[in-house]
Amino acid sequence: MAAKQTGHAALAALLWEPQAGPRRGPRPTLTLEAIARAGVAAADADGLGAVTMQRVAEAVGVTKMALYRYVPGKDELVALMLDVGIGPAPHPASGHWRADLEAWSRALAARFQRHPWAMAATIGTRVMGPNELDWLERAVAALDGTGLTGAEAIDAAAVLAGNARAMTEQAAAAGGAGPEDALAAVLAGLLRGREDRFPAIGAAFAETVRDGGRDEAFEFGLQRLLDGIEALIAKRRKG
Amino acid sequence: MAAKQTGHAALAALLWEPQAGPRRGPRPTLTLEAIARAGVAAADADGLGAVTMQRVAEAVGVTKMALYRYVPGKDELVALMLDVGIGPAPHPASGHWRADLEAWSRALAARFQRHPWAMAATIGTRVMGPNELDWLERAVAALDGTGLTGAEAIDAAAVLAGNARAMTEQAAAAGGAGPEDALAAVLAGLLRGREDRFPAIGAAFAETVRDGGRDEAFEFGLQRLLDGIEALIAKRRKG
DNA sequence: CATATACCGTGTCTCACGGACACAGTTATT
DNA sequence: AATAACTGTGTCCGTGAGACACGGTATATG
Repeated sequence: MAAKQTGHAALAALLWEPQAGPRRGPRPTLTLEAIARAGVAAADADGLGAVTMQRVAEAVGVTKMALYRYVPGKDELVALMLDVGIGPAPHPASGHWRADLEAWSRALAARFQRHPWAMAATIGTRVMGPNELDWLERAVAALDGTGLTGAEAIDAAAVLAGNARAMTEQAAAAGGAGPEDALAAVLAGLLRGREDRFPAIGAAFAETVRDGGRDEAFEFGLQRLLDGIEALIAKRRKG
Repeated sequence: MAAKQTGHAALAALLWEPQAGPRRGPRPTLTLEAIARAGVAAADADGLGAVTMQRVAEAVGVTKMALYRYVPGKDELVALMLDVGIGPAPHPASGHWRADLEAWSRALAARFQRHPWAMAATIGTRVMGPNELDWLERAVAALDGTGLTGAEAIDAAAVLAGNARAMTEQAAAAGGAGPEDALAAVLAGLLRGREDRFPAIGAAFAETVRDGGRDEAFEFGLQRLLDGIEALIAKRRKG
């Protein structure tokens, strides 16, 4: 299942074809969206590992094998879930590229935070769905007229998206009053007694804890990236 | 297996405890490192999905169940593989923070490129291993004396690492003359006939293809981030 | 030196999950 | 009315993770 080479085209058709015309047999009782939504609900509740064909099938009220009439396999189901879960991009268009990209990035981070499993699902070679491509379109459009090349605009969008994904993931692990606090405690305990081996981290950690450590890694990366993009735009405009 | 809440402490002990003292029974025939290396080899060859207890056991010459004498479960094995595969960080220390971080980031990206499965393995709540913490230490140390706070230094390291991870992944998917080219073809085919819906991407893509599209997303993100960090350092120094 | 105690590797079993396949029922086409 | 295509279902199999009890082995204790 993990290595299903055949099917990029099939997956693309699944994600992009709206619906085939009138067919002969009995009319389907389900829709792709209903199936995907059931999967999203299961993943939101209990993680991506809890998304099983059986469970999704029960959620929509059919047998496990009935799902295979709609979806070639589980990988494709997850791809569908991703596009449905991430949803369409907001269309702010304030007019200024920086404000637009900032809002775009925060909105994307919020989506990832709402669907933590999406980070695990966006790994590896993938076919982009309509919504995902919509997000990319908005970011590239925001950079229109700034003097960046097309490749640079796409790179910028990819980097900003990567930041939102990676840093939100880290935030999800650090924040929340769940058993994740135990993780931070484990790390702190690990550091204790090893300050000689990791002096810089030890000092930084001590300082952070003193200041009331929260994780602003996403915001930090966002601002640094925007500053860097701004510098590039300025350089391009000068010549 | 995916949801094993118990064991952060056990995993930490596994990753960090060097070796217990002399024990009573027969001496173990294997070492943790040998097991981890076998796993790394399997993952490098056929992907993370091909890493099965059975296969790793065969590679080291024991039965599947013998591995459980060394490792609590597969998740822990993968965590071990990650730390072994990523290896220790280089210690360049050129003296200038920017050069150091640049080399650091490129080295990390190279490691990820060498072990593509590591990107999938670094997802979710994790306990850092010695090598992983070593990488963090080097990055934070490079920012010593720049005027950044400890929290900012840690954030910077996390963001740079996130960029290396996410962008290298994308590069691995786009490059190479494998069936991934088919993916790009699918995307291009998708875009064709939808330029009205995704005008910005269409224009950017056309321009990129004309210029001979390569993926420099990692380098782009790296330079933008370093520029942004440099701007922050300059601001801090001014007051 | 003898014995108990802990530990090592193995074989067998169970369970969960993804997926193949054949079958019966349903509906649009001819 | 007959046919062809499509839908949902039940049954089956392969694979992989992990539980558990067993026999063998090396160290600590008397």
